[in-house]
Amino acid sequence: MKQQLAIYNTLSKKKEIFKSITPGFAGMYVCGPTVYGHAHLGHSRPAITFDLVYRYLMHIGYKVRYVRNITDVGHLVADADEGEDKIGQKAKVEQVEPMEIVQIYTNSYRRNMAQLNVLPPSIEPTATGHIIEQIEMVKTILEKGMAYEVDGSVYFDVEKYAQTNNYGKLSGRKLEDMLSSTRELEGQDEKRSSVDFAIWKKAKPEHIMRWPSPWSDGFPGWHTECVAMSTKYLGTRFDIHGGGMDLLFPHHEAEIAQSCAALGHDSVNYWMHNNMITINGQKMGKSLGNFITLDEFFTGEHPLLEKPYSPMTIRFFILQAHYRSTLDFSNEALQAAEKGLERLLKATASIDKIEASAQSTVNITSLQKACYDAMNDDLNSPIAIANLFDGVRIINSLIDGKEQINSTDLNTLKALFNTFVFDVFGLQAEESNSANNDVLGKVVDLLLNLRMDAKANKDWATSDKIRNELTALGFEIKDKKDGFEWELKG
RNA sequence: GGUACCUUGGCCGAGUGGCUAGGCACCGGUCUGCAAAACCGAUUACGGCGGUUCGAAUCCGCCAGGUACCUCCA
Repeated sequence: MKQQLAIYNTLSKKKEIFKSITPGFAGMYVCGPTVYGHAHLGHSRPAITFDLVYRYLMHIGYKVRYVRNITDVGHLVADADEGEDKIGQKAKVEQVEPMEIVQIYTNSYRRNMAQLNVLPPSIEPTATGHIIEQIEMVKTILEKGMAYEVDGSVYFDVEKYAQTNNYGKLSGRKLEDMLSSTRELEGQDEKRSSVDFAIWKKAKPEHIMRWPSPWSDGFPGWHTECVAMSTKYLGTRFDIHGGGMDLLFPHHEAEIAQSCAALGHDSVNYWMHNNMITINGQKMGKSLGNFITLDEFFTGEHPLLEKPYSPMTIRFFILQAHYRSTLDFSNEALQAAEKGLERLLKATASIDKIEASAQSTVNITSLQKACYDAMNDDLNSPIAIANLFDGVRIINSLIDGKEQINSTDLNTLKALFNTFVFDVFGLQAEESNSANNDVLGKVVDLLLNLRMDAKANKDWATSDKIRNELTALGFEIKDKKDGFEWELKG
């Protein structure tokens, strides 16, 4: 069943059989968030995508070290504000310490991830916690002659690097194209070439987040942190590096350049990139101002949202598309996901009601194989889910007595659903708030028993009144041959 | 302007040469006192034009529309 996993490597632009450096172990680094705002729907895509990778690798037997960083310093703001970083700017606006901003949004991010049932990574390093490592990396790159210092700032010398290395091999760009597309950028006078990037930036006097270094009091460039931290915790060669497609260039290209310059070789074997979530066909992003935060999804408090959507609905919505495809947000699509998820979870929960027969009229083995085949084909979760829905139909037919299953197949079916629904896809049943309240449950049972009596007396008015009122309160009433079932919905 | 990608039925979304994706919605049927749930069945597709092929949603060309990256970004 657990045959070979193939994953699409952005570097080679094709699917490759995954082979870890150390048999039985896998190292994975994923670019985490910059904590200067609440996480939005877009952030959930890589988190869930690589949570899926993490979970599936563990399921097929790997011991995985998963490193996902928190960027809490160093991104230059887009509009020419001359090197003040995003965290620093936000701090001044809100009149608090930069590290307070970092703490608030880091906490918020972790809370949202827990709600989405995204497993915490093995190590969650922060950029500010690894300034020394980054300074060491800058020193090494300078020693190798691939960087130069100008007035306290250090820049990576892309043109020199490109003489002996392929700068652009990940993103498919050509250096001459980049050089010819002249873009006048502010504050770039120090750079020898427009394609160079800062690996250490001298801080302006008003800049709060700053650290001493051999070159100036300043802060590290963004591209440096991921190289310093990934190689520190995963080694100078590791298996998987993930992130959003929007990070392909320049971020990941620059990572490769720095690691090749500092170490003399690539450090990543498999580059994986998730695609974007779009809203009205356009990328959902902080800089575009068209994003909806995860908290807003969970509460429904946003003009574009018709209703609240649970974390599991969001998770399932994302898993229903392949990670390398764009996924378009809409209320209709989310509500479809919500209902589909409910059907899947209900069927999963009802497997225990199935009783084994002597014979099987259903083919569970082929179902199981289809699920693994899909996942082994570059984590094709939508196909795997489609197969699970075939399983849902089988489960419901078994419960209706329209199909039969032997005990071996039944055990396989149970294991398959438990494995895929809960372990691999990380879905979980919504907590049905007060449904576990014993007293309430007994009252509902009492009412429904009264309704049974009314039905026996053909008192349809009373019977329907009880059902309709309970339905209006959010209960779902299911009539069975000899009784009833009910549940309280979200 | 440069580079890459995308365009599938009412909506979302798989699928890389022949074989039903799947979900949601809708319609018909079974079940039900009537419903709901569940099951069964039906319907609606591959942006346009041309080419390759016995055969193309799938390969090639052109056109139209859209998106992403090139600047912070998941």
